[in-house]
Amino acid sequence: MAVRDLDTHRTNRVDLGEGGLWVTKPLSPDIKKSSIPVTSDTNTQFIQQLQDAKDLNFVLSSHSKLLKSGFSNQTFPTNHLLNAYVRCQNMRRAHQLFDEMPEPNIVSWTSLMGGYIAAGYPMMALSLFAEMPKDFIVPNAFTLSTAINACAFLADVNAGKVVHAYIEMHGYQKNLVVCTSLIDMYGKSNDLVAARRVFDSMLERNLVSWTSMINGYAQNARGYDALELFKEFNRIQPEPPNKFMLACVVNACASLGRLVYGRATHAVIVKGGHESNEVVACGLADMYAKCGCIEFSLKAFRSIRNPSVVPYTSMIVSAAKHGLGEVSFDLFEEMICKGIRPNHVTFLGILYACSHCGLVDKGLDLLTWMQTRHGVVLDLKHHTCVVDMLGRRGRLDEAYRLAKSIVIQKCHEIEGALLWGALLSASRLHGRLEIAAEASKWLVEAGQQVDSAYVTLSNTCAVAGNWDDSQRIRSQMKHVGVSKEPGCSWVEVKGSVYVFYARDVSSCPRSDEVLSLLKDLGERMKERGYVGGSSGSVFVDVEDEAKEEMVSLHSERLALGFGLLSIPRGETIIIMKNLRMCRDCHEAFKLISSIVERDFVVRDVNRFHHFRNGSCTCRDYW
DNA sequence: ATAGGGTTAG
Repeated sequence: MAVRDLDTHRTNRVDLGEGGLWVTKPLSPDIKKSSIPVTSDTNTQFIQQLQDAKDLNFVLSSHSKLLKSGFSNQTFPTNHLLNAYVRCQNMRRAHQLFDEMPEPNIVSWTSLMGGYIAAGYPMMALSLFAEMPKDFIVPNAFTLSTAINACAFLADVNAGKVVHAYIEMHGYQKNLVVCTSLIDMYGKSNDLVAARRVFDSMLERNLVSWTSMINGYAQNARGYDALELFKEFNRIQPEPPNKFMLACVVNACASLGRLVYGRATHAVIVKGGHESNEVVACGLADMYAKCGCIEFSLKAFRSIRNPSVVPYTSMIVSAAKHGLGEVSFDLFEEMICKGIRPNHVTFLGILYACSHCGLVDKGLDLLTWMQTRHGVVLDLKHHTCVVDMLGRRGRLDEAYRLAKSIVIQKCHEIEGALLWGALLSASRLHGRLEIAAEASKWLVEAGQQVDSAYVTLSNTCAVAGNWDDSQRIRSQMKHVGVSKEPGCSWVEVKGSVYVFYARDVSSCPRSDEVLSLLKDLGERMKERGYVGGSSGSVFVDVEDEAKEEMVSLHSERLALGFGLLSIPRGETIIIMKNLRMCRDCHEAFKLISSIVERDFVVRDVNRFHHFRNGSCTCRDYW
């Protein structure tokens, strides 16, 4: 599955504004006549002024000056004007100017490509690149790294390989920047072998190339490789890491859920004086939250002077994950008061908060409000959140109706699988077999999450007491050759990671204690008013269960994102995913830590790279 | 004159 979010790059945007890109309109009427004539003496001055111009009005008046000066057919000054339009992100005018140039050169082409990427239209950059040979324009290193950058935004490894081949053929494979773009592109296309091959082939490297490679690992859920490379960087390179690199390293720690590494990185950040950087601090807040330390997370967030929409959104989600819905809503209100405009991710975050705090109606109100007041166009991901929100609370019919009403295109099946997957888990949670069957059918047909679709359907049958079907589905899995990775959970105690498998009896020597604690926690939850759901645990006692996903049928806990508690007989263990840190879990942690320290062997944690948003938990008092 | 790296959901 693609780790990266492509939507943020607006790859599918076709609306180019102002009547469309290809509709050329005469620009002259908009350009004010200037009384100051431009002579060849003032040409240099003209260029100097344009070099850092970001104001469109200034650029427009410069344009009219250029027209009057009679130099408008010259490539050099016109390229400066073109760049100024690009800097203003006015691609319509930039492209118009480009079209009017008698002799655009490689710089004109490259600038225009770069502008399109910055404006969110990487496809346009690639079409320009493809058109260049027709005009007998030969790409240079600047053009090639720009083209690779467009492929990176699209995560289009095939296009990237074509450009890569050109690079090799024309001897640009020694160029530092070109290589760095290649590493970035392969990393974002999830081809780490190719990325590493480029990295290893480089004769010289700088901070940017190291960062690109480290980030390649971090973005592909290979946190340990990222940290390993960071260590190597520190060993080999004399210069200290900068904020870019450290932001990537913190991200790697977050994805591993390994507090010890996160804290060590935090120390490096403080030492280097990068703590005040917003992106770094936001990464730290995210890391602490994912490592289970919401207090530190909030502290890191509060250290940001004027948080932008990204840290606010991040913190809203983190608080919600820890069950602090009120904090999420307070943060949301706070950002609105400060005049910070929520974006589409913020709305996902706030829906996520409603979903995980059981506030369905509030979530639905917000949904209407965001459409009417903020003009947000709902996309697949928002709908997935809503399906999840309704489903968790048992409003399965509404969730189902919504899911059915959404048309999922072939190219969005990965995202679509999240929607149907959410519906499937909700069906299992509430024992809605017929919906579970349809959802898993969708997933199997789309070829998405097939293994868990089977297992979840089988478990739904078990919840409904339909043991025969449950078994039948398992046999079917064997028959069609589908198997699932063993479900596991892990916890970090004093810097070591302990891994627990579902139904791995040998790994829980004190299961009686654990089970009685779980039962006790369940009781206390009920006392707090969490109703519904069977509080008993149900298992499918088949041989392969050890390889199955964790089954947890403490449904209310699941429903509230409270943390999975898992399976007895095989007598398990504790899952601390999304646990509410602030309440009873303290006690659970203590027990677990005493058990693991005395009786457990550290497992091979490297196997668990692929758990991207590790929810392993740890506190300092351990 | 034009090129490369970082944070947020599921």
